[in-house]
Amino acid sequence: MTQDTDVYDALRHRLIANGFVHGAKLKAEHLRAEYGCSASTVREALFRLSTVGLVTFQDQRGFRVPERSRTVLAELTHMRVLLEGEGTVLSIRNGGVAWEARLTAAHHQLSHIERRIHDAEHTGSFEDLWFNAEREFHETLIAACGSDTLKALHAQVYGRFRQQLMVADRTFGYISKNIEHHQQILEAALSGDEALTRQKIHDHLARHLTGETLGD
Amino acid sequence: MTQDTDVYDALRHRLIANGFVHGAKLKAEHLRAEYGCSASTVREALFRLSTVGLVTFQDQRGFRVPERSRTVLAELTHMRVLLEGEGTVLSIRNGGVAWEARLTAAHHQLSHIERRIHDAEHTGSFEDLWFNAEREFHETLIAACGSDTLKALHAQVYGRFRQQLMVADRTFGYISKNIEHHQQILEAALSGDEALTRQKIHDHLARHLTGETLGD
DNA sequence: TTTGGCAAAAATTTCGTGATTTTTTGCAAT
DNA sequence: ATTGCAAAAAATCACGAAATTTTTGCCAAA
Repeated sequence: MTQDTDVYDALRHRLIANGFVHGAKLKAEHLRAEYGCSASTVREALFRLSTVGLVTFQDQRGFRVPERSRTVLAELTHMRVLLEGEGTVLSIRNGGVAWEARLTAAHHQLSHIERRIHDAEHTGSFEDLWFNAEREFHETLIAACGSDTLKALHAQVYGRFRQQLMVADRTFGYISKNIEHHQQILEAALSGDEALTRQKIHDHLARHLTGETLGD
Repeated sequence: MTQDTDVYDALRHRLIANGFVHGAKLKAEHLRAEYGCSASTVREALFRLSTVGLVTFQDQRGFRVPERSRTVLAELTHMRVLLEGEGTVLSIRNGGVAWEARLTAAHHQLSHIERRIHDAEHTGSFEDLWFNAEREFHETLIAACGSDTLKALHAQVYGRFRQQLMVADRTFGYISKNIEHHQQILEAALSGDEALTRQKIHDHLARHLTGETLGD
């Protein structure tokens, strides 16, 4: 693996995990130290990240972490509903028992973590765990859709969605709702009811379609 | 505008317009002459193009023009149907008369060119004209959807779709069908029938969903 | 106090280079 | 003729330096 790809992945992960202040300037010269490489290498990685919307680029003005915007979040949510709905329906048709098993496993893992967060006082230590489990569950939904293109597109949208999401969303309040939602999506998918599954995915994400949750 | 962005756009346009042999190696050192810049600049542009799927990248092995694949074409078509369908329906709801006028204009221009191609013997000289008019029409369909995210995603998919498309597709045989299809999409959209519009967009692209047209 | 211009400082962009890796070429042995 | 291997050629990669552009700081004029 080249140095460049390493930096790309590291930066991508950090951007998605909200490891930067929104709107902050991303100076290659400054980041080089953190990733142990030259400024050019960082610059190249940032350039690539800009093509998928994870950083903004302005000519002669360098790179920035995108600002939060309820509009953008709503648009990304809309795309998630569309892509995840379509992908899941295809998975239902093509996935077979193997997919159902995998989905059940992913849900089991996720709900376990979500329950622990729900009960715990300090949610901080579970963040990374929950982050990965939630991503895994939603990726598994579309895993058997049979289209790498759809999966890649979804990954792109999902990454930006996460980046736009506010921190409060992962901490408390919504967790009980989330547990219920994920449960219903799982049940709908296993029942094979395509319309219901689409509906449940929509319901799960619906509150982001309005932008009312922007406050941290 | 920076040099780098120029090269990016120039390469992007050429890739989408099938200006390279599929599978050909893209050597930065060789391309630098054509675009009057250094190899590093070309490399940077190629790297960015690889993140949107317009060129493939292999570690330590450089860049290539993606091979044609009926599978990929079918997947991209599927995404076009999904995104264009959704975007057009939103345009119908939000676009108003201004959008209808714009769409009518785009269609008028496109059908004019398509009729000329249909009658002409040498289609070559119209290729660029048709290329732009067709893109304009399909972009206009979703222009009033109100979501920049959807439009950007569609542009990405549309570009790769074009790249995957075979040359024969633009020359003859399908032109008469195309004229009819575009007409029906226009009429459905103007009538405000959302389901019918989705159907007509699907029908227009349906033959690419199977991959049977792969032969040049 | 505000405005405008100018110069210094900082940041960004481009390019060539050397080290590393892959690919091709040439040749001998089977 | 074919295979294997080593040497040569070519390409890729990360880097830092030079050139260009933007931003900042300062001072004079209104």
